[in-house]
Amino acid sequence: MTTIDPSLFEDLQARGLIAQTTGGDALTEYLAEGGRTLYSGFDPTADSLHIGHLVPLLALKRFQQAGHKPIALVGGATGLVGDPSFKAAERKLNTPDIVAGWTQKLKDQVSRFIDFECGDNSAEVVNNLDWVGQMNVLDFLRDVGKHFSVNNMINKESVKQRIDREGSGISFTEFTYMLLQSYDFAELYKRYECTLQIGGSDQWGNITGGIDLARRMYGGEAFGMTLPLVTKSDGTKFGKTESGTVWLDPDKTSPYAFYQFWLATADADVYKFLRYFTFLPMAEIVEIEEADRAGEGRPQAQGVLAREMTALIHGVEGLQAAERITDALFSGSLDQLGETDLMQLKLDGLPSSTLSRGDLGEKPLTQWLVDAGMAASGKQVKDALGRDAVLINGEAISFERNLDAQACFAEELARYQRFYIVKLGKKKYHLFEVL
RNA sequence: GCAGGGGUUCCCGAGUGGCCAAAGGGAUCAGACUGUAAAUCUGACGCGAAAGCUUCGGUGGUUCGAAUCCACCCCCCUGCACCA
Repeated sequence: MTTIDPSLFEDLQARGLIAQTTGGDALTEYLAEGGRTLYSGFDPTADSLHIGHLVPLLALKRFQQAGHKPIALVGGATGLVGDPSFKAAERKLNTPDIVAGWTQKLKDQVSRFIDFECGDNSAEVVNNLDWVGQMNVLDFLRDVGKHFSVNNMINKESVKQRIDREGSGISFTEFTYMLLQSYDFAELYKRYECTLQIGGSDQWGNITGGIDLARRMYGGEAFGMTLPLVTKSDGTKFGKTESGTVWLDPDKTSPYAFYQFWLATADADVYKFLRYFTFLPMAEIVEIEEADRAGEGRPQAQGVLAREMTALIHGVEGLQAAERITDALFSGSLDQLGETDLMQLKLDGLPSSTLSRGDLGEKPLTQWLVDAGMAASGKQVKDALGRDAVLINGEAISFERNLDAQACFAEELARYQRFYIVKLGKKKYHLFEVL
């Protein structure tokens, strides 16, 4: 028997991780009484999860640590349809084979966060295509559709803007999404006695739909709980950087970039993020917060957050790699880097490219940097050049030298005859190896 | 199918024959200030180092000149019709 941690709910509450629940106190008691089975769904809308998915994913882990059995559902079926909840416009459908590929990737990713070998409350990963894919239309309409009232569905807040707003609309396909997700819950209730679904607060409508359906189809009592949508104090979208979404896949977002993302968290958000994302005990987080408030200068919270998150997602090795690069680049000791250090930085995920010395004359510096992905356009590089914001191995490059890339990457400037660390702006680094 | 309204640069959204690479806002990037924060200020923001080149759903026209006018086509929205 696994032991149940009765303080789970309290902890979640203290972390601000509970947006809404059904059942009120009944749910708290229900969870405290014994090991329960819960699930959260992840639709394959890309080939990787991103940090926006972390809150529900880590919540599954929190429940598991407290003794409950988590099920991660990957939406091989729902991903084919598209969730309209709070989306401004209809989405493009992806082909079944693409979605199938993504489903597999997400399954692998999700699996790394929950424990599959811990006895009674071992995790499960399921794919809703396994049951939805078999179903025929008439069964669906008769067994599932009959339990839903269109009148209620169109009144859901999550689809309201699609219904009300001039210039938008919703297809029957997306409108039906809620039925599929509800059916998932009912099915998991039947198969695993899964009685709790968690998800982002945008999922409230879909979750309550599932609770109702489980009751109507099987007479079961089920619960729902939503987690807050992560917002930033400045109103911009969480999880995006200049280079795009922050993915969990290290091939899409390197551990270094991942680490840097968390390190750049605004003061106004950092303590909230420590609560939301890390497994540090609440007491410790409060301590950090108080220490920062009392101390002068730069707070320590961002560093803690970055280390915790990078270790959690990319393991200790990923964290070490990220820290190696960060130390090398930001502690002002570029000169101290040896040849092997430079090569290691490349392996660690510092963005890098290899150029051929003979080709350098072909393009101006701006173009080389754009090609390397350091800037979106030559204009941006030009702007930086004019402000002495482009450094090659520590030396500022003036605008006039732009045309002569040969001279910018002169041999006598090279480290170990071939390495150049180019810095654009305050934070963007790129390692060029010129052979 | 018919009628009406739309499709503008990342997003929102002005522009209805030249002064338009296209207002304004947001986002983003860079600089100053800082702590690899925030706020604020400054600059950039279709592509190009530049000369210049390419854009306003698509194609073809009218015109010295089109995002703006015309024709056809594609797509979206609303209503009506069809389904009855």
